[in-house]
Amino acid sequence: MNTKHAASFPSLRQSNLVEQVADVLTEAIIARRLEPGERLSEVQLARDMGVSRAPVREAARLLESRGLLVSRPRRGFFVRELDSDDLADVFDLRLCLERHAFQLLAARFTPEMHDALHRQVEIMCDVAKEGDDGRKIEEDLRFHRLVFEFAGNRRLLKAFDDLSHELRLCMALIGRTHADPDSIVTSHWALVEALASGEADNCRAAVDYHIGVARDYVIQGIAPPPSG
Amino acid sequence: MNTKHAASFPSLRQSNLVEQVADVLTEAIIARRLEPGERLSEVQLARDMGVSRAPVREAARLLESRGLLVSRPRRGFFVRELDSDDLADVFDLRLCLERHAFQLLAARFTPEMHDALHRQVEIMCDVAKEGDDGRKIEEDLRFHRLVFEFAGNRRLLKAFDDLSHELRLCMALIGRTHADPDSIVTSHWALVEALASGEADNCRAAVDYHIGVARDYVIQGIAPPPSG
DNA sequence: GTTCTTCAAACTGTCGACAGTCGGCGCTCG
DNA sequence: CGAGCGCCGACTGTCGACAGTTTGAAGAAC
Repeated sequence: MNTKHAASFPSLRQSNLVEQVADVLTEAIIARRLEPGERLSEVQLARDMGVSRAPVREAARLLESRGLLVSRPRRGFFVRELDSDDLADVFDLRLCLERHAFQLLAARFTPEMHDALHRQVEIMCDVAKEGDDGRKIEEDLRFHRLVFEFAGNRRLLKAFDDLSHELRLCMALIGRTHADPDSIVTSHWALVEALASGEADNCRAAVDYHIGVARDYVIQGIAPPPSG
Repeated sequence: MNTKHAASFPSLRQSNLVEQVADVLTEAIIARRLEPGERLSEVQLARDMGVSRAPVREAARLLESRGLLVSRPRRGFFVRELDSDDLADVFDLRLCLERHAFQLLAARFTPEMHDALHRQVEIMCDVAKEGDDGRKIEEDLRFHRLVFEFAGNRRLLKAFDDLSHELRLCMALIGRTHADPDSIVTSHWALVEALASGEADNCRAAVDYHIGVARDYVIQGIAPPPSG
């Protein structure tokens, strides 16, 4: 992308500039209007967004900690590039975290949690019918985030939140995405059922299958099996 | 090779103020010269360190992402407070990550890795004899970091690095620390032996025991069993 | 004596500016 | 014709300053 993306960034003029800049940058990276490996100029971004360099710098640092940017000293920030090894690593860590979250959650599952996850699956189904890929990814991540919330370990939730930004990048990276409404429902409903069974082994098997499918889907970057 | 001498010249970078400020702040927090919950004034810190507010802000943001500070909008930064629930969460996540790292590593363990871990245990033993608590903690963390390095998943390593800052805080929180040289050696040697066996079950049991002991040690904050 | 109001001090969020540094381009030299 | 050197532009790292906000307390009202 060349440097004339002034039109791409809606003008922003309220407090929380850092967060707004971070959101705009994140969206631009996910939408691939900023190409992987592309160098970001602080002054240019500041000009384009109509703010000074300070909020841009802080937002960039934030995105660096989230793994969306990498910084090289004295050279500035670059859009993170993900190779296939990175994808494998991300999904391997995700598997590690989700196994644990599901194990924790299975031991403290309540009807209220069951209802909440049920509602979320319905939302995902509705969104899938609309066909907005971005929202599909968001609602999918929201389902899994709910699991981590309910699991009860705040530090584990934070680890997932950290990883989720890279996950979002991975999912968006394959361009068009995500399965039909039916497979999304069945895929996630299986997870809820495993939780409801209270059996740790059921949960682990369901999670391994679910994450494995998502990983293969992203890594192959083609086929249209169930969702992630 | 244009990079032939790179290794010969140890980090000559004097410049990076942000990193220096971050190091000073980190050390002060770990050493509890800054009390948990204490508010940090940017201007005051900048004055005390003889720099401007910009590097202080960036360093503070860095430490926030590491979980050593928390920021409240328009109120500034506060030293992170850890309650017993936080400790439990941290060690639960650590258990999750280390289980996975050991499982990965057991499947790719080489004699070179064995030697490296062996050497590290010897270093830890020497340091333990000296009695410097800070260095004991550092070398202990270095052992576990080696395991994550060898495990081969860079994203998993990053997750451990993120967590390690809070771990350091937890360990320093209990003030005096860490067992005698003998128990440190036997405790970590058991981990290496489990890795060498190549049996995933051995590894998991060894890790569960090792991390469990460390967790109980920190949470109780008193007893002098083996190390973490 | 207690509570609400008001006010000043301090602080954060943001900005524009300056200096040192890095990468690229042309020039010189072999 | 290729390689090394030095200059130029652009950019990052850092700084001091300004404005709006929060804090804490002094003072007024009850």
